[in-house]
Amino acid sequence: MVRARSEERRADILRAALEVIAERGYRGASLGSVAERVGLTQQGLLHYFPTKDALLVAVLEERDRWDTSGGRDRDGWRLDLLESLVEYNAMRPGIVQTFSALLGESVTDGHPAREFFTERYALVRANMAQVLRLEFGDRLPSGLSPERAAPLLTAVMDGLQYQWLLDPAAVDMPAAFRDFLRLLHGGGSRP
Amino acid sequence: MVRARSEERRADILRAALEVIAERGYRGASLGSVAERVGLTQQGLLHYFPTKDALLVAVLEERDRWDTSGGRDRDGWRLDLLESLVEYNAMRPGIVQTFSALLGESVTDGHPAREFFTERYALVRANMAQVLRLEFGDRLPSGLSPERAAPLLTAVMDGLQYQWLLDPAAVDMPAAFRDFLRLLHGGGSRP
DNA sequence: ATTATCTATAGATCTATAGATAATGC
DNA sequence: ATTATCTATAGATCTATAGATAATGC
Repeated sequence: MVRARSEERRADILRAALEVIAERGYRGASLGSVAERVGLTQQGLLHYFPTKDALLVAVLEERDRWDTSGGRDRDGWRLDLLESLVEYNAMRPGIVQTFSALLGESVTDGHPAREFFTERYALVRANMAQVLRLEFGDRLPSGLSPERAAPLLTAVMDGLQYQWLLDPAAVDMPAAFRDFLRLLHGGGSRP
Repeated sequence: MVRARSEERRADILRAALEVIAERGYRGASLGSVAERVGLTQQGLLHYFPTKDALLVAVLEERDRWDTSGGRDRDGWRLDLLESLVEYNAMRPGIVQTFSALLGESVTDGHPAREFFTERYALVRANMAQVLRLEFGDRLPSGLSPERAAPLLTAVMDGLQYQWLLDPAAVDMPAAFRDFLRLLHGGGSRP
C-alpha cells in the first residue's frame, strides 16, 4: 500500500507539531518552527493545515487514536491494561509532555483545546467507571461506587504525570500508579 | 499602618497579573494587558518589575504565601486542614486556574517556572509524607508508607483541579478529595 | 487541472531600552 | 534626589493572505 506523498507530509507535520508543542506549549509554538522541522516554509505548511488552530485540532485527534489504542482491547478498557498504558507512557516523555502542556493551557479562557478536553474528561471518567465496575462490581472494597472512584483514578494518572515530567528521577510513575491500584483494591494483599 | 503607595501598586499589579495569567497563561499574558488593568502603560509597569520574568517570579512567591497560610497551622500541616484548603480552593477558581495553567506550562522546556515547580513539588511531597506520618504512623491502613502515599495525595489534588476547572458542574472537587482521604483511611468507616 | 511550495508582504503584537517630565520626600 | 510615569521607538516575532511557479496526475 503506497501511502500518498501528501499523507506522509501531513504525518510528518503532525509529528513535528507534537514535538514543538511539547517544547513550548501551543501558544508558544510557532508555525515557522514546526515548518522548519519538516523542511518547509511556514506558508508551505499552511497548505496542509490552513490555520494554526486546524493543526491543533489534528494533533488532538492524534491523541485520541493514541489513547484509544493504549488502554483497551476489543472488550473495552481493563485495569491491568491501564497499568500497561502508564508504563508505556513512562517511556514516552515527549508525548506525555505534549498533552500535559496542552491540558494546562486548556484551562485558560477560550483556549482552542478547552472544549476538547472538557468532553474528553467526561468520557474518560465514564470509561474509568466502567473499568472499575467490571473489576469490582457496584462497590469497591473501600465502599466507593465506581462513579465516585473514577475521577480519583483519572486525577492520579494526570497528577503523577506532572510530578514525573518535572522530576523523573524523583517519581516512579508506574510504581506510584500501581500503589494507587492496590489502594483501590483495599490494601496490601491482592494485586 | 499606612502602606506605602508603591507597595500598593505592586500588590495591584500582582493581582492583575494573577488574573491575566489565569486567562491566557504566562506565555499568552502580555505586560500591556496587565498594565492596562491597573491603569498604567506597559512601560510604567516595568518600573515595578523590570522584566516579564521578574513579574512571574513575584507571582510565584505570592503562591507560596498562599499555600503556606492555607494548609497548615503553627504545628505544621494536618490532613483535615488540607481538606479545608481544597474546600477553600473550590471557592477561588481564579487562583486555582492561574497555578494550574502555570504548572501545565512549566513542563515545557526552559520555562521560567520550571525550576520553581520542580523544587516545590519535592517540598510538597515531603510535607505530605509528614502529614501522613503524623496521621497514620509508618504504615497507612493499606500498608503503604507515608513516602509512597505522598505523591498520590499530591497527584489527586492537582488532577482534580484540572477536571474541576474544565467542568465545575461535573466534578465536586472537595467531595472527591474527601473520598480519597477515606480511601487512605482504609474504607468507608472512619472519616 | 490540481497539488505542492515559494516569495512578498500586510498587519498585529510583544518586550525592553532611552530619555523626558512630573511628583514626592528630605 | 528619588520615584513614578509617560512618549517614542528599536527590533523581534507571528499568523495569514495574495499570487507566482513548478511538479504531478489525467
